[in-house]
Amino acid sequence: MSVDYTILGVLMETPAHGYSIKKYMLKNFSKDFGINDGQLYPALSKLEGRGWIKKRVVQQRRSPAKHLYRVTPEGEAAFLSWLAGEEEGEAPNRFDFFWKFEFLQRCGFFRHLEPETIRPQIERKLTEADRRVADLETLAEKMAGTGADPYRRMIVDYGVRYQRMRREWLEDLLARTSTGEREPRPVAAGAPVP
Amino acid sequence: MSVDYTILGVLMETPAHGYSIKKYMLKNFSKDFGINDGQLYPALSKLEGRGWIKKRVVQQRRSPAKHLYRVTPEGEAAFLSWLAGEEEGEAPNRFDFFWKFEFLQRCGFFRHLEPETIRPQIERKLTEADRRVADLETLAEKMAGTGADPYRRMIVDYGVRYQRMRREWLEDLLARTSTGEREPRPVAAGAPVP
DNA sequence: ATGGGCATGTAAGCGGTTACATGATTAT
DNA sequence: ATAATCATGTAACCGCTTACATGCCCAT
Repeated sequence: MSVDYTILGVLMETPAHGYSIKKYMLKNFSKDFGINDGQLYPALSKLEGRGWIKKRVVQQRRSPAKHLYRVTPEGEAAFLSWLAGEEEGEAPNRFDFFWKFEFLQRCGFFRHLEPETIRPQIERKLTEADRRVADLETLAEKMAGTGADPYRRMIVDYGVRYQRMRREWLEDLLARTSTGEREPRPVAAGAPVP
Repeated sequence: MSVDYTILGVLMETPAHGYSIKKYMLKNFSKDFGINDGQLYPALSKLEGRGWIKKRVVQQRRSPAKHLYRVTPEGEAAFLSWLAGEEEGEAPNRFDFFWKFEFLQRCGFFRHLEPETIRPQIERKLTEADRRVADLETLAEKMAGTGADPYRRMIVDYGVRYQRMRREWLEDLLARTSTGEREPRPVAAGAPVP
């Protein structure tokens, strides 16, 4: 759903074809924000089927023909309605962090493990978080330099805060695990649940 | 995948049947951490098919028969291997926040909108974040009182930090939007992308 | 009588990823 | 020679959600 609208949003700025939308995402939202081929082309067909975009095939001498899409008035209306948040359904009840960060699910059973087994795992995640913070900070600086759209800079800022938050949490978890009690792990094989 | 292992983890503590696993999740990880019926029962079949758990049907007088599962030695080995992070593949390149928080995708096109249209949206999200912070803080207090597993308390702590981080980001975004420039929105309908 | 709890499952669909399939041009 | 860029798409699969389907027991 939101991928569809993101594509529409790109097309709102200028007519484009699949491949150029992909490049646009990489350039304007940075690497790793790319769209999948397996999602991009079907999404374009779907949007066309709804009458939100229209195609024009442009033959080229030295490369395959490209399918240039532009947004129709209905498409523009749909896009603006989405953008204004009018499509928003009720927020789902399920928390959106637990099932989306596998490490948390593992963490729920860490009492089965010795601190020596847990610590290297946390350290690996910490390294990863560090790398992501650094990547996003670099990007944020670059965007500040080129005078990029402030809202898009805020997206990257969100990413920086997100990764920093994770980093700090992992450090706390590590601290607690290192200094943690060293009791024999109580893996209960109790009676069946009634 | 991780839902499967979470189920395995619950069964590691005590043999159980589908319905009781569901209740266990609600009680021990709190409401909204529940598992879907449409996911739970197929997952149990799958785990059984792999030989990681074994079923025993228990007839009852006053309620439907329940299928009591317990973990096999192979299942235990698989669980511990997952828990120790040995199954972990390479982290995906795509950032895990942008495509998972629809509001960010909309934010990327906010320059199409007037501040008056943006602000109420942000305020709605703020209210939601407030509610979630409050919910999770309540849960954290309750868990502190009942002496719950410290690792599980850390999961809730992660949630609190996550929602607080969002809250702060939304406040910054709101501040920037309120004091933002009020130029006529530049919605370019430029030349086609080459 | 109505609704909630106990207990099992299936079917359809959605959003997303990975891999496959093709093929010319251009830069190293 | 080889790899990268340009350019289009399809097929299979995975994880997850929603809705459907059944039926007995118990409390209000």
